[in-house]
Amino acid sequence: MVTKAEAADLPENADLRRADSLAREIFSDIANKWALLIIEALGDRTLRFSELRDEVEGISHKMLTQNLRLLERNGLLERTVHPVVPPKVEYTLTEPGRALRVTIDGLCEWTQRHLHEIEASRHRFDT
Amino acid sequence: MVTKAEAADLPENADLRRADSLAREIFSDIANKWALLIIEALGDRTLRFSELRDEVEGISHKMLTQNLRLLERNGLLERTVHPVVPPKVEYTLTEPGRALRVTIDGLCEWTQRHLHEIEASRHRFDT
DNA sequence: CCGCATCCAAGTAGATACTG
DNA sequence: CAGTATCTACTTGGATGCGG
Repeated sequence: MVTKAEAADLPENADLRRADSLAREIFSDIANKWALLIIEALGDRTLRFSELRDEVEGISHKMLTQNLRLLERNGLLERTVHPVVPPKVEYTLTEPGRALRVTIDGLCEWTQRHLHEIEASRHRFDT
Repeated sequence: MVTKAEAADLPENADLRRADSLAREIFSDIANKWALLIIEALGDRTLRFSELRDEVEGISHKMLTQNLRLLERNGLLERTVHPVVPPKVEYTLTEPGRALRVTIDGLCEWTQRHLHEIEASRHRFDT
């Protein structure tokens, strides 16, 4: 991830810049509350749409669909449609998805560890 | 981080639910593109406002200010105002901020590692 | 140089209703 | 049950200008 603009705009840098913009795009896709919570909720399990909606507290039908599509498009999860009535669609993390999950676990752990510290800081700031 | 609603709504769970909603709030603050990019850009360094704006490519004046305040409020970075003219304001990560940075590094690494795989998956999906 | 306020355009998310 | 579409309210973010 390149955060600083490169000085020269030589043709040789074209692929570098392309990779960077792609990285940015991916980053934007996954660095969002719902996507992360869905990945966490899924974990190692295989869940149906409605199960996922129950697991991810507060997510709307629409947001769930939208983010599931996004994650599927990026190859983080697999969508399996069972041709039965009523319809049954299951979601499970792919290998890249599970790898990502490990780093998200770290994020959650960090949050838990610093919960009180952050709360205190907020209180200080707000006065 | 609790992703599933607890069944019973007993008074004993009140503090648990409070901690959970706090975690959610913190999660929302941090799981956003600009906040993460700012933390990454800052790294171990101490940067001025204008330096940060140059480092985080594409961020607007407003977004930078907004996210810096947010991060400061949560105690992830420290803001130092030097009383000179013209004003000089420096930002540096605090201990919690540096700890968070480590996990974000993991996220960036993951992105780099799966760049091509994701690109391929996107292409498959879009057809 | 840094920050705040304002305005406005664009994107986002909820509610609802309808289909296979 | 899962997904799509539409409508609307709200939030977001960029641009700009002013002030310390």
